[in-house]
Formats: sequence, structure tokens, C-alpha cells
Amino acid sequence: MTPKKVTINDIAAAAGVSKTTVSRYINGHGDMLSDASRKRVEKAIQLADYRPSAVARSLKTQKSYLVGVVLANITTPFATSLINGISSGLADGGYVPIFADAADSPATENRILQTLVSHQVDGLLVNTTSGDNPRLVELANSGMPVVLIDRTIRHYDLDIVTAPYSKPTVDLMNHLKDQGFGRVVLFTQPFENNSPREIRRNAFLAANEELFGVDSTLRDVRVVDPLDPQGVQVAIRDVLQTTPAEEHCALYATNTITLIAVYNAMCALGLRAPGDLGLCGPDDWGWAHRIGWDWPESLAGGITTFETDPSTMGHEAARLLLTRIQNPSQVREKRYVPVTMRLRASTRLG
Amino acid sequence: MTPKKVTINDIAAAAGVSKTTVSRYINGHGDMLSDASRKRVEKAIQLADYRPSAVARSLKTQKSYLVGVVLANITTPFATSLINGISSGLADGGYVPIFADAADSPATENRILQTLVSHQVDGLLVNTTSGDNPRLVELANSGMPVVLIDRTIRHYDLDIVTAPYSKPTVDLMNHLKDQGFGRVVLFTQPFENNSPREIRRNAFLAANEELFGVDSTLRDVRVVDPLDPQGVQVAIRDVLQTTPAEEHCALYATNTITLIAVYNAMCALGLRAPGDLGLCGPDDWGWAHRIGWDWPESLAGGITTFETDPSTMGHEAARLLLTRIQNPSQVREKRYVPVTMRLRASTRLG
DNA sequence: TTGTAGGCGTTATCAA
DNA sequence: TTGATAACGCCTACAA
Repeated sequence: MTPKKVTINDIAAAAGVSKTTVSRYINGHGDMLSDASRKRVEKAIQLADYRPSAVARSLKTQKSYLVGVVLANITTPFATSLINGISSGLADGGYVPIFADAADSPATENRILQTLVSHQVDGLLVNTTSGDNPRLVELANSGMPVVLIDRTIRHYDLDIVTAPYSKPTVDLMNHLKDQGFGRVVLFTQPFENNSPREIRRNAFLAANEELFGVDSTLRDVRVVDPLDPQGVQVAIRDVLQTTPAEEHCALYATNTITLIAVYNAMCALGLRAPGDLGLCGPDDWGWAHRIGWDWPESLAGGITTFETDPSTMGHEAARLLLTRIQNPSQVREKRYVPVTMRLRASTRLG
Repeated sequence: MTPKKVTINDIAAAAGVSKTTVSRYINGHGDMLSDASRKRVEKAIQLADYRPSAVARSLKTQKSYLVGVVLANITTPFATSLINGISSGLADGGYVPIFADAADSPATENRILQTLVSHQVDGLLVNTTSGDNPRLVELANSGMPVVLIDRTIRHYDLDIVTAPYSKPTVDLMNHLKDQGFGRVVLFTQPFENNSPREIRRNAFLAANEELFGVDSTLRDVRVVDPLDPQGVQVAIRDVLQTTPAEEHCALYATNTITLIAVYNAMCALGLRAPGDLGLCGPDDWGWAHRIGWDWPESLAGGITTFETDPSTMGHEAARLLLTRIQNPSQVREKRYVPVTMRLRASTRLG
């Protein structure tokens, strides 16, 4: 039932030439062959439906033309956009991306890295789970082309494409102050091991002190679980109770999931933005747009966000990887893909 | 800078044994070695941070322990759920899934299949773009374990895990009739090359004739582009105009994107369900649930859907592939993952 | 318990 | 233009 795989030897035999000749034909050196040989090889290949083994070739040449893409969580819209960008960035380079999911587990991430590397991928694009993966540093230092996406690794300067996370936070804080908000509270998931969240939090703390004269981490940072609606609601109520009636308060979420969770919780509590509470945060998914807040017919007016552009990040990362593959010793790079502010109704007090 | 890769030979030399011995150690036959040898090999491996080359191993053994997963469009929530299910289904089998995106292009799908196969994946899970890919049939018939997901291939019975698409449609039509609707109009994307859509459409036509006595394909099937809101609105208006005032009409969308597009268009037109038009269709993403229609606090009442369960489909497909890998000659299987009806307000006339 | 030798399917280096 | 031949890194009879 299972036909034996046809190899270069079979073709050589069928065409009556040596495998060297066949190999030359396969690798685009057909012009080096005599017309006679070329035709016979061509025909033999067609007849047998021969396809060279990439495995054997990889073993010999040490090149696979595969790019391993490791995603912290392939399940998120963020990853989805990333994939689009990566695919487009890799499209004309001759490399094929294969995607793998770390499922938010550093251990899984390392297993995957291991298998990808041992299968000889020519480069790695990684949106890491851990923010602190020594194996990644090892790999990069041992000559494997590695480009990080979005999330950095502490204490090491690998190639990376990310977004400026500090500035948008500061801009937002300024905007809130301008609008007349007297207090801002940060809602965040645990931010350890996650550089964007951590950077946003730190920027928030600094801006909160500078602009609002607040230096209490405990008071204005709420760590919540977006999957626990009750918990979020409790946190919101608490904020309301600890804010003087005459002071306008705004909520700033550090990541998109949390922003959505806070939004839902406010809806459930019957709270309106900005009347009861201002609301803003990052949008990594084009979420606000998709939900209709930028459509002309949208009446609600929507929530203020700053949009990151994961698709472009993926694209840039792919391009960077390509140059890195060609020039392994070039100096490491850090590229920033700009974000755009979308000031909407939820923070408009005036 | 780039350290040479350490191979089994290096370890053998360092440990003062033959590479056979090292190989045995690597492959779990360590108990066959003398204590002395084992320890020296162990230490040598650790010291050198040696990792066997999966490529060389694959070439020799013809096994890669890789499963290629080809997704018609990795970007959809459907694919996202699939990935979760596949990962869980493969978790304990010793096989690693690598995901590739066909980006809705049959040509790309074939390129990807080619590279995966030539890299010796041990099996293929494919949610095909084309519904008509001869290469897939070739592969399956030539001994490559292949399991289709959701979408069939015409005229061939490959292994497949999918959902019953005909019955839910009929159930829905019955439900609509029971509720007092006098007319049902199908909204669909082009359904060629897409088995679920095609099956739903055919089931619709049959039920429409049987239950409502209608046999006009032209009148009650609207092919629309979900990405063109205007076009959808025009189609809806047209349906309204061609429906007698006293007759209740319902819209049935063949796939989730179209359902959402129709829903949005109705909102934009200021139409309410079921007052102005009934509305229902499939939900492949847990979309309705996520949007809050199943939450206790939901007031709107939501849209009637039948939910497919892509995660389970992925899981089942992975399991099936595993057995197929172990037993290539077993008879081909067709597994159906049940869908669940969610009757909500949008079709409740009584 | 260990080692030798051959081969997996290619490409690359020679020499012819 | 062509073809032996030796790798690439590993596994596996077969022998010892």
C-alpha cells in the first residue's frame, strides 16, 4: 500500500545519469547540463513525482529555510495580527514560518524552542512568555538568529521589535489631567515577567507622582483577574468609595483584556464613562474599531485607547530576522512601532 | 563567535566510548550500559550541553515526531479554538504540532503541504481551503496519515472530524416555522469549495421546500460579502420590501462572519429582532457567549444560534491522527462533534 | 556490555 | 559536462 519514497538515486537510475547530475538539476544548475541529460532528468522527475527530502538537504547544508515562530499565546487576537504581519514580512524571503504555541507556559516555550532548534530552523521569532528566558539568550549568543517581538528579556539586549509603552502612558495621563480628572487608578494583571505591562505600570507610577502628586503604589494600583468579573466589580466599587465626590476619577487598564473586563464590569454595575468614571487603556487588537466605536453611526462614542499595531510589529520583526540571518554578526537592533492615540468619549469631561 | 555544534562524535570522544554507546544512552537504553560508561556519557553530555539533531535522527529513522497542522485561515477565532483542541489532543502523544497558515489560498496550502511533507512530518491535520484538493488525497493514499477537520474533500472519504451541519439547519427551520415565521431567507458567502456552507445551504433549500413550500433558489438565497456592510444592508432592505407585511420573515446566515455582518447591518438600519426580522445562524466561536448574551445580566436576550465546538473537533482530530499514525491501514473514519442549539430572543415570536 | 560498519537522502569536492 | 566519493549526524544490525 505505502509506495516507497522515491529518492534522488531512483531518478538518477531512471534517467541514466549520476545523482550528482540530478542534484544539479534540482538546485537550479540545469544550464550546466547537456540538453539530453536535462530532458531525461526532467522527465524522470515528472514521471516519478519526485520531491527532494528537505530533511536530507537540511542535514547536509545546515539550512532548512524554516523560521520558527514561538508565540506566548497563539490564541489571542494579538498573536493573530502578529501572524499576519510575520507572514507578509517573510513572504518574499524564501523562508517559511512555522508557528508554535507556548500556551503561556515558560516550560512549554522551552520545549518548543528545543524541538524547533533541533529541527534546524534558520531563525527564531519569539513573543516570549517569560521575560526572563536564559535559553533564548544562550541561543542568540550561540549564533542562532533570534528576534524578539513585543516582550523583552531582562538584562539582555537581543534584537527586538516592540512598541513604545512608556510614552503613550504619559500622554494619556496628561490628557486625563487636562480634561480635569483629579485621580487615576491603574487596573492591571500581574505584571511580573511581562515587559509591556511592567513598563506601563512604571510609567504610570512616575506620571502619577509627577502630575497628580501621588506616590502611593498601594492606593492607585489594582491587580485584578480579568476572568473574574466579580473581583473586578469589587475593585471598581472600592475605587468609587475612596474617591471624594467632587473629584473626577479615571481608570487606566494596562492591557487590552483588562480594559475589556473593566468595561464589562462598569456596564454590569450600570456605571457610565466618563460620567461615573473615566476609562482608557491600550488596544492591541483593533478591538475598539471592530466593535464599531470608529464607525460614523456609532452613538456611544467609545472608549479612549492607544492602539498598538501588532501586524506591523510582526512584519518588521520578520524583516529584521531576514537581515540577521544574512548577517549574523551585525549589531543588535531595537525597533519601535508607533502607537496611535484614539481620544474618545470615555475620557471627555469638558 | 559561533561555536561549532557538538555532535554525538564529540560526546563519544569526550566520554571515551563509541558513538553507539552514546546513542544508546540518548535513546533510553541507558540501563544497557555499565555504570561507568553511563556516568561518563552523562557528564560529557552535560558539560558540552549536547542536543541531538532531530534532523539527522529524522533522516535515519524516518520519524520526526512532528505533526503538521495546516489551517485555511489561522487568523479566525475558529482556528484559534481548533489550535487549543489540537494541542490538548496531542499533548500526551509525544508529537509536537507545528501550525501553518494557508491564508485562504489553495496555492499557499499546497506549498505549505509540500514543505511540511518534505520535512517529514509524521502526520497532517488539515482544515483545507479548497474542498477539492487532489494533493491531499494523493498524500493520504500514499501512506501519509491525514485527518481533515471541519471541511471535507469532494468525492473522497478521508479521515475527518466535523460537525453535523445538515440537522441543525433543519432543526432551526422547524423552530422558525413553529414560532410562526412565514418566510426564511438564507444569507451566505460564496459556498463553493466550502463544505459546511454548502451543506447548510442544501439543507436549507430542502427544508425551505418541505416546510414552507418554496423552491426558488434565487428568491431566498442571498450571496453577500460580510466585509461590505452597504451590500448587506441593501440585501436586507430588499428582503423587507419583498415580504408581505403580514408575513414574519427570518434571516438565516450560513456562517458566523455573515451572521455578525447581518446583525451589524440590522443595527445600522435600526431594525430589531425578532420584531422587524428574525435572525439566526451558526456560532463557531462561542461568539454569542463572549458578547454576553448568555450572562444573567444580559437584557437584550441575544440571537438564536447553534454552537459548533471547534476545540473538541481539534481534540478529536488529533486523537484520530494519533491512532492513524500507529495503524495506517485501519479503515477510514468520519467523526461528528455535536452542536448545541441556543434558542434566544431573536427568533422568539410568541 | 561494547564497538564496527553501513546507510538514511542530500550536497560538495574533486578529478576526469 | 559528468561522475565517483566523502561527508552531514544519527541509528542499528551484527559481531565481539
